[in-house]
Amino acid sequence: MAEKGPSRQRRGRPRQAEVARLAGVSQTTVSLVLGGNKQGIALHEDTRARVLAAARELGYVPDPAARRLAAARNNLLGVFSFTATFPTAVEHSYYPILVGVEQEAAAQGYDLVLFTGSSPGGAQAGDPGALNRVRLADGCLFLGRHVPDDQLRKLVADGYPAVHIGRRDELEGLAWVGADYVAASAEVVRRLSGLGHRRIVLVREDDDAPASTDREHGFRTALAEYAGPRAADDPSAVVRTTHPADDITPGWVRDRLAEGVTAFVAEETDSGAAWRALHAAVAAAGLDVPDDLSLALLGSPPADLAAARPPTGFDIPRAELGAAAVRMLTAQLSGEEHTEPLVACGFRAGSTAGPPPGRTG
Amino acid sequence: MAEKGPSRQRRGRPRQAEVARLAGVSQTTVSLVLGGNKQGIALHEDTRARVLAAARELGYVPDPAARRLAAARNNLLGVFSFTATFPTAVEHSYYPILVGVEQEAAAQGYDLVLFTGSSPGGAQAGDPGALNRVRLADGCLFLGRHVPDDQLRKLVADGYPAVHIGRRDELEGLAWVGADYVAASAEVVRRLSGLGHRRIVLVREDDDAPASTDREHGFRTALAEYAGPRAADDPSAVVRTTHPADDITPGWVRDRLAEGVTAFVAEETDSGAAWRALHAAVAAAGLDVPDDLSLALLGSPPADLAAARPPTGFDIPRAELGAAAVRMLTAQLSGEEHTEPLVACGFRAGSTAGPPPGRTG
DNA sequence: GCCCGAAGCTAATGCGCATTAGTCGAGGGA
DNA sequence: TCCCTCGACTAATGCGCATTAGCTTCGGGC
Repeated sequence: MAEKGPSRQRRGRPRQAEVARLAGVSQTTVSLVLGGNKQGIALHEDTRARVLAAARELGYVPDPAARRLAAARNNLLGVFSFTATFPTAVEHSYYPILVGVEQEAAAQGYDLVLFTGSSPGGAQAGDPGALNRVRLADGCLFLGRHVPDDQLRKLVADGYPAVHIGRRDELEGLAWVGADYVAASAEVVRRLSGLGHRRIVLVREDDDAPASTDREHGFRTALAEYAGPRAADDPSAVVRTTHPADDITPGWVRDRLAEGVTAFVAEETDSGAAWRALHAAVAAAGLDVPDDLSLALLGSPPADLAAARPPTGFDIPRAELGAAAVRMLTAQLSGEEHTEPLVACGFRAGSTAGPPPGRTG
Repeated sequence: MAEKGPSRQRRGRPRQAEVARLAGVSQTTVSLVLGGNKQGIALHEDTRARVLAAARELGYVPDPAARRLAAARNNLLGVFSFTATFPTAVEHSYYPILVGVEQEAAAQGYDLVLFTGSSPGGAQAGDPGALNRVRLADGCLFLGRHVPDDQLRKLVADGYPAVHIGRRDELEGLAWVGADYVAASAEVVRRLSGLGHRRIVLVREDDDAPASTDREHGFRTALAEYAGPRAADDPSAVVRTTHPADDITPGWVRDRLAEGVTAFVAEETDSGAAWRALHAAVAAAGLDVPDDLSLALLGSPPADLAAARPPTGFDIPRAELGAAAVRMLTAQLSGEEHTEPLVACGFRAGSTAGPPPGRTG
């Protein structure tokens, strides 16, 4: 049998024991010197110097595996996104979040482990143990709305440090960070109202994700402020559209204008369907924005429309969201519990909103 | 003294010992069962099943640090980029490469650890030991030209499996994979030449990175094929520009045209500066592409110009590059050494090149 | 002269796992 | 009956490091 088995790496990398031998001290002393002697044990300066010299001479570098084993934590944070592969496109909305995650993790001295639905171990989407692999890390961030509840619940129940990116109230005990869509959406409506708009319609997708309901909530809240509680309950103030949004036609837009609507607000979704449809319908109807009507987008435009005129609306601080998630996770790791879960979105003036045309009563 | 053992246990993360207790066997047996029992020790099928069940119930996942310490491998591949892997500036993104890495790693049963080198304000920016963290993984991929040589050299000297993405000849013994810029650039020139162009200028950055010199090499090689070796040495065939490329002005372009140049080739760089400048100068000069002159890009256009007409040139198969890097790394891990380091780039016809205008010879 | 405490070390232990030597009982052959 | 093998496990050990509980000296204080 080859005595060293699979380790082809081992070739002469010195251990503390060898440094110790060269310096004429014990391994403990080497560890003490190189580890900064945080426990304040008395060490003679000469000894320190000898150890340092020996370490340098041998080119000693600590083995991170051993270090982490002894420290009982491996300084790894997991990032789990339940998409088939890791979000491929740079334009994908997860990407900017990862930017923030990476920066904050680096700043805190953690490395990242990436998990996806397609991670190894045969852990495909259906596998009831797919989420367990994240336990390899000290804690994990979860992205996306389709993370399986039961598995996540078990992790949380076991006391595994986890943070979900995106509001996730229904899962008891799961920490999360999310953008403050309620406040941001309300703010957009207030601005429109400030410009003189009195009838505003929200175009949202037919999906009851928190991101959608929060926006509607904020929308209706602000509506109530200037038009009273009745307006907030008005069913016609909100339109649910399907994907693709075939129902948003030029005719539909014109009908709404005829009813006195002067502004449309769309929610941002992964596909950008609502905004895209609204945009197309308005253009096809030959209407001018913002002269004939105002538009606002509750979020950022899809990448392919980014070059067009910037929509009035708000920006989701995705990088900041990622950073906040990391902070919350590391707070959990060090015992502290609660950090602020909501991240504010900045209002974006844009140029798709203006005063309503004339007095159309 | 605060009990630390139990407090850690409570924080999730079951050990083999706990699985053993639940299954009513020894830790050794658990290790045997979960490790695939490569030593062929007799194990009763019932025992095996009980252990597996217990492990699943507890959500056991092996600790990579311990695994690596004991067995010298843990099925983790590192990815180290000395700039952020997810950069804020999207135009110079390693992301597509990472996608290929991710997929191939998953296919081979490895998890990925992202070692973030320096980050703005990062804890360990400039730390001379920053690279040692990668030793936690079985092997590591390196991205970017700014990986500190000395540290990398030490890793390689220790026999640590490493693969650099991007040509890296000067560091003896370091394996690498890279795009075949030489062949791809030559091909582009051949196409232009086939269209009738006889005088072509390469606009490159003033940076002697392999990616730049390879392109120039390919460019000159192809030049020699149709215009003889003298042309290949012609200093005026290649222009080095600075960043920003202030020297590429409309006037400069017109002067070149007056000299008989009919096509310009730009190299792709992180910033896309050369291409951007060329584009802008041609537009400002009121020249039409490809009627008045042809343009080609040795690579892909920056993201913000992606929506414009596709440039004639070649595509760097970034995902494939990542996959190839993983293959080379795992080959190293299993003892085989050499895999093909060069990945071919596909020619992209685009629409910025056409026949030269008239006979201006 | 004896005890005490500080200075300056080192032996021993354990982190979680893989691996190597056993151990133990149930047959089987002689 | 005794020994030996074989099947099915377990005790013990070590990976490289950090940490903790000891050891020695040596110099005062009384």
